[in-house]
Amino acid sequence: MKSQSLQFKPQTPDDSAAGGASLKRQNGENQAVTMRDVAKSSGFSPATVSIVLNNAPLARYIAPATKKRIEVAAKKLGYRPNAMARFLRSKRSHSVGVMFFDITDPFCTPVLRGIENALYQCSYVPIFADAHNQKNRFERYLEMLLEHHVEALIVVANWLFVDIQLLADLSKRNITAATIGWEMPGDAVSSVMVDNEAGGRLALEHLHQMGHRKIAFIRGPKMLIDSAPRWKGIQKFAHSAGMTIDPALVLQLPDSFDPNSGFEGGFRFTEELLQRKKRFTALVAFDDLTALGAIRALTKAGVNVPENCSVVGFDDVPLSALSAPSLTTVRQPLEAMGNLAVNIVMEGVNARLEKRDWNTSRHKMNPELVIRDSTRAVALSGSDD
Amino acid sequence: MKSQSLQFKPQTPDDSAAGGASLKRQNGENQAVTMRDVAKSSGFSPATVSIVLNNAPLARYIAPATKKRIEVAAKKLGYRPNAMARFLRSKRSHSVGVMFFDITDPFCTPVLRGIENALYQCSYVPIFADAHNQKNRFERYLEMLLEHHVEALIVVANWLFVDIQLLADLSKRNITAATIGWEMPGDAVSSVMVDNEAGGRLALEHLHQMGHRKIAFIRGPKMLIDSAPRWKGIQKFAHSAGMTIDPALVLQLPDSFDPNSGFEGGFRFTEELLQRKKRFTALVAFDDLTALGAIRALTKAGVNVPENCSVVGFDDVPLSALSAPSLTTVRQPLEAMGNLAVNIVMEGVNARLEKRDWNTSRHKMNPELVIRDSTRAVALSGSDD
DNA sequence: GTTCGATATTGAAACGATTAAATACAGCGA
DNA sequence: TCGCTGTATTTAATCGTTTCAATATCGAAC
Repeated sequence: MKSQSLQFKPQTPDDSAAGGASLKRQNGENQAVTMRDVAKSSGFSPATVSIVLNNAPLARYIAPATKKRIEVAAKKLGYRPNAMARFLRSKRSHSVGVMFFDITDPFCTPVLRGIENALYQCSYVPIFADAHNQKNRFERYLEMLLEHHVEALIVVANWLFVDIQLLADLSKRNITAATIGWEMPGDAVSSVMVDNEAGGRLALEHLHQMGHRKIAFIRGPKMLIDSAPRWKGIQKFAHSAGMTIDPALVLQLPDSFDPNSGFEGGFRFTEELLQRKKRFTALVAFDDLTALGAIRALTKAGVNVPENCSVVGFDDVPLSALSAPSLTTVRQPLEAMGNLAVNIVMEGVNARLEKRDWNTSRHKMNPELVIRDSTRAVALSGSDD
Repeated sequence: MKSQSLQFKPQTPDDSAAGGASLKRQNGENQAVTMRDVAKSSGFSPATVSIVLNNAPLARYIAPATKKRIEVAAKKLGYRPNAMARFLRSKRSHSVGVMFFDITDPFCTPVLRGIENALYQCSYVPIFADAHNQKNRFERYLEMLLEHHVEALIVVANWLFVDIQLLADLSKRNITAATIGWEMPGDAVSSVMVDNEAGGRLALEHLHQMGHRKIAFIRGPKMLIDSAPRWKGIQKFAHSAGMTIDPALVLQLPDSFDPNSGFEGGFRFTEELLQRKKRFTALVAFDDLTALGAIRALTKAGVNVPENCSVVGFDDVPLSALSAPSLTTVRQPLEAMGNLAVNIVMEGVNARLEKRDWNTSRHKMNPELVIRDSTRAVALSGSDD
């Protein structure tokens, strides 16, 4: 009974001239429907189907009726082009490699969102890679991405150690690439960064406006590209405002590969600062995690934030809005940065496609001060030694 | 001069019988090196190269010397197999679709890490998709993933609305799939969940042991699959411990698509609870974000956490450890869940490959209580009315 | 001196699309 | 009638692999 109902299918309107292939399709019941099927079903050749469905240049000459019939057939069969086969011929994989240096860094999530969203608009898929801060993992992933023939590569790296190999490999295969939060030496790779110097200035300017003069600083690790310009912005503003920075109130985080070590570092270094018995009414942390660690240490020592000490972070990672107290911070437009990186590499991809010339570019986006609850005007109550 | 040095390349040890193809390669300088190149260079046929490099069954018969020569040649030329061409023949794309319902939910990052890590072990790449909680986006991505012929699909969904279409599409194309944080009706899709009921029990048990008896609850939205079992676990424990739950101290979050609305909801509903003037010494929140919102509201109202009120969350998202006070919570082994999901679908992929039978499965992982600073034994100071 | 079973290697046909070049047929002016 | 241009469609090569089936060599066994 059952086998009978399998043999005599109720409806086979199109596969009338069914050969072995068609039989197989009946058995398998899960075979993908191919362009050949659409061709057969619509009564045209695969070439015509391809031309119509891709709206290729030659589609100008295809009769409207033909187009309609093919489109209808494709829809009815549920035809989906095979991206691999298409790639093999056309060299377009419709995928982009997206490499993070450590996705557990809260900095990354909004960037990922921005990248994903922009790629989605172009019908590109992101191939996700996370280097876990390990060089060999980075290289292995690079290998895998090249095998998958991504059309472009976006590297999100706040920690560094990308070596020249990356550059060489990419230009050899001429894959357009962009970095976010990090710049390569030379001009082979585009980059998107925040204007760190402006950001440093914003942070200090804010505290200065609030009347703070005795300010502690926890600087970023030397190996982070962001550290130096942020500090420079701070120094420049201090100079222009006639402030002096007390070296006894300045500490610098050690180099480390763990992005979440910022919290731990902020905590420990703030305790260290407190032990020095030098008064300060505000603290500028290298980034938000450091700031949160600092707040933890201050609170533990009985110094309330913001009543007794203001704290400013940097980045505006998502949790900064949720912390208690919520964090005043210098915002990086992370999602927009992801977006921009996609636009950049897409421009490159299209340029190569149309054999246009195209130059890499470096972008510095404007940071923005976000004032929340961790900063307050300095207390007027005299006790300022 | 320059063109001369291009014409007479210093070293061409292998491409001796160079035809037009080889010339093109010299010009292009960026042409991918193909298997044919390796074959030519090593002096064997492409077939042999393929067999050796993939360690295919027939490799048993290949002479060790041959293997070595081919491997050396491949390495020297920097040969990388073309994943697309390979797929076209072998039907193996070495990629897995990873669909999130909203990557900005902090719940997702550790899951993503777990998935990525497990896939990396198998040399599979994840194709990342984020539905932004939108059904049509989900469907469009599904389409794209199918075009790219992912071998499996992992869906991370704490919010629901996956319809039957997913199931149909997948089984039609027989792609093995697994969900994390959500179960499909029927048995077409495997799932990995935390044991929510056990988790609810853990939370209440902890507070009970600390002496709390007047406890407020903020339940999860009805449409979340997690809500009901967590509440059931709470009720069961209350019953077994002889506690009574005061309905006036129970609120339920409204349905919403924004995962970060939990914070807002926790804040508002805690204010609502405080206005009711019913004393409570502890609060169980649906999840960590809700708990953080609750803490914010309590603190704002002058109720210190944990001195005057303990708060327990659920999930143990990364920021729970960093919040002030750090959050006592019921931990979901998120990374392990991602890992497990990969193992499940890989098992399915291999089963189909070897034409073995294979059944979908449902997993409930054990939650774990993480005690931090937001809970404390109930104050003994008499004022417990 | 065939036949056989291993061992070692290769030829050639897929896989499912794209696309340059070819074909077929109008209509039309010379 | 011929050639030309434009429209409409198809043929066939190609992309870079994988893999089935075929070939070749060589002792060993009958």
